[in-house]
Amino acid sequence: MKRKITLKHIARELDVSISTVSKALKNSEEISRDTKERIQAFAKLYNYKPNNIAISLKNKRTKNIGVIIPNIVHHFFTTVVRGIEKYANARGYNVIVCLSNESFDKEVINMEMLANGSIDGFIMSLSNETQAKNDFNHIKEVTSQGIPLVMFDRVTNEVACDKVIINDRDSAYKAVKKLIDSGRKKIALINTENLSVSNARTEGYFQALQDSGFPMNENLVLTLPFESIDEEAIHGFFNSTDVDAVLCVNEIFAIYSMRVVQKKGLRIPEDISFIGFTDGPLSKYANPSLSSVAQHGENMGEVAAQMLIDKVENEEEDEVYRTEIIDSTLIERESTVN
Amino acid sequence: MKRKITLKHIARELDVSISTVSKALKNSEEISRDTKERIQAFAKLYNYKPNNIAISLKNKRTKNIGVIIPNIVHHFFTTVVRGIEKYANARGYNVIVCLSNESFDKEVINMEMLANGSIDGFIMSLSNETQAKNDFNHIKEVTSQGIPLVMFDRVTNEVACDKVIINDRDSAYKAVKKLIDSGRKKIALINTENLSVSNARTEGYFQALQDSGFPMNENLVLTLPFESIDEEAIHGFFNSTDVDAVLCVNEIFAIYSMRVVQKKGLRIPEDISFIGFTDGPLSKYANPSLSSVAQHGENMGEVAAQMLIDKVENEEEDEVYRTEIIDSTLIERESTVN
DNA sequence: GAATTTTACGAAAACGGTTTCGTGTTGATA
DNA sequence: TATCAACACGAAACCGTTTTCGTAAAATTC
Repeated sequence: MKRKITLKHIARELDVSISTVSKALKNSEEISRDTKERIQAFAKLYNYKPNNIAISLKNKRTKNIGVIIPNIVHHFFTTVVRGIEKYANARGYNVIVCLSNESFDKEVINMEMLANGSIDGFIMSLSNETQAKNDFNHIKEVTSQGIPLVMFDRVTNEVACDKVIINDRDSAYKAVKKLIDSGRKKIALINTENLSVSNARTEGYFQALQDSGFPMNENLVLTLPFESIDEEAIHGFFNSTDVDAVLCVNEIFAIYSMRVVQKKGLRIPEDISFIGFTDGPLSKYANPSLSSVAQHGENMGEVAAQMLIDKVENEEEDEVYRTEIIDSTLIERESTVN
Repeated sequence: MKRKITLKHIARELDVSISTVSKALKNSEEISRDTKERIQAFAKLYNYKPNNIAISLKNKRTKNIGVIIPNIVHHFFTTVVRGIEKYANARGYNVIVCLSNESFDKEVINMEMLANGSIDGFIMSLSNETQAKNDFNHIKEVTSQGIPLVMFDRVTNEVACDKVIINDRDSAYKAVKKLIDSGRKKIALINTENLSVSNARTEGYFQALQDSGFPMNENLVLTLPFESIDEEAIHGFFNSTDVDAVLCVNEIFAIYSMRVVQKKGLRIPEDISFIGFTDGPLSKYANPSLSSVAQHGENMGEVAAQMLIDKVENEEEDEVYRTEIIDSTLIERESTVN
């Protein structure tokens, strides 16, 4: 087993000082041609690579960015991670991924763990529990230490930092408008509790109805527990409510609802049409395929990474925070058009 | 902005030496009760947390593990990452995720980047390109430096290290047997090139046919390019080949094929039945739902993480490498039974 | 040939911890 | 009262780099 070689080894071997080796490998003008060549040849031969940890300690820069997401088995979040990774790597950064698993406690633990020198900055999306609890002290703690932070998708106004979101309110508004324009009259919403994005989408839904002179009917809204499927509730809803279009705040609710109404004998989209959020594989491969609001997660990740790294590498800490809004796109498929 | 406090700050403030502070915070017997209490109280007040980087440098242990996967927008790989993360976190490790994006070069770059001190060990699954190229020098380089490595799912015999896999050959064998037992006569296979797992599944497929006295018909096998859908090829295949069951080496091929045959007017499973690999959301929510070989990725991740951390923390480097085989399960759904 | 500049390198501090070893002070023992 | 162990703490080395500064020797200038 060949152990990693260090500057010290090279110095001893070639009978020069450590500083000379360091400078020679950086091609410093201070060192003579001869010596540089000797040292560089030796280093190459033994495949010398500087130790990242030592460099991090010296520079107080790790070239790592911490990413904390609620769930990794989730299409949207993975697309964001991919975007982050892509951009970060191109700028020489590694990505440390931590999962909160929608848990407040784990979010706290992960942040504290990483905040002690492991990373240069954070990119995160809030856990469901954190949003429900409305407690952001762990995050404020981090920002108050001067560690740059970018929040995406699930964000909060309580924390002053850069943010990247889609305009959920507007996206829902446009989706509902689309349904109205295509002649739908009884448009339902299936949403979920305690999630900033779901709330914004709900607002957009109501606003669109109101602007088109539709009555605001609370009975047309089904609120389900967080990302789990309450089959009874869905069956009950469609049995008791007369509906000709449905907007769902995620894919799963939409896919499942489509199956329920299909089993009732309704035709999609003739009798009832569906639009979901998060344009993932389910939407694309569903039968019928599901029209969906694409959130362009990869783009979101790239933008977030860029904002973060720019902050990290920018010495002067201007206390101006930006919120970038990523355009969403309504992808129309068989569930709304034939 | 409150900067991070260090031992030096505490020492200066309390007029003791750095060593005393260090020992006091570790509750060393060497330090008097009084002094310990003073120091601990002060440290708590200012929320002192040791700097991970400094500790890593001193201990030559980072408590990070590097995970390299070909793609993160991929259900199976995310379940594995979740398992790794879960186990690693419980043992105090962070997970650094790097994506090869199925590219040999990026795999090399990522490994070299992490190998210079950033991590204590690797968990990886080979990129498609690496498997096609059959070049594993970057991996051998890492292991020869004594960095522990665990490979999962897409592995190779060329590298001596711990491995975690499912028995792909056997899983395919059992799936085909199941189809035969249910009376299917013309069983097709849709597979892909240059992928260790696909090859193993193909072997299992042929073995099962052979063991049941079925003819080996190459025309029943459709080989598609790597994880992209060649629509023409699929249409052509089902138009020219008479088939009553299909085994696919992934979900996407199966879902797409189901739509093709449905459009031809065939009923699933009455006229033709399907079994896929990788039991992801598509299988569950497809219409009809798809029977699939579950690979239990999360479990795989946990096992891989355990093997790795055990190696990392075990000083004496025994050159014995194990290969753990994770059981797969055939999940039966509407595409095979009614 | 003396003074000055350039060249080429080394010593040492610094990053933030841990740990070994040495030592002054105290109290107990003979 | 001299001896010794226990106690409580500090100095310093070390992990692997980078970087500033100092300085002999060589080269240049006048």
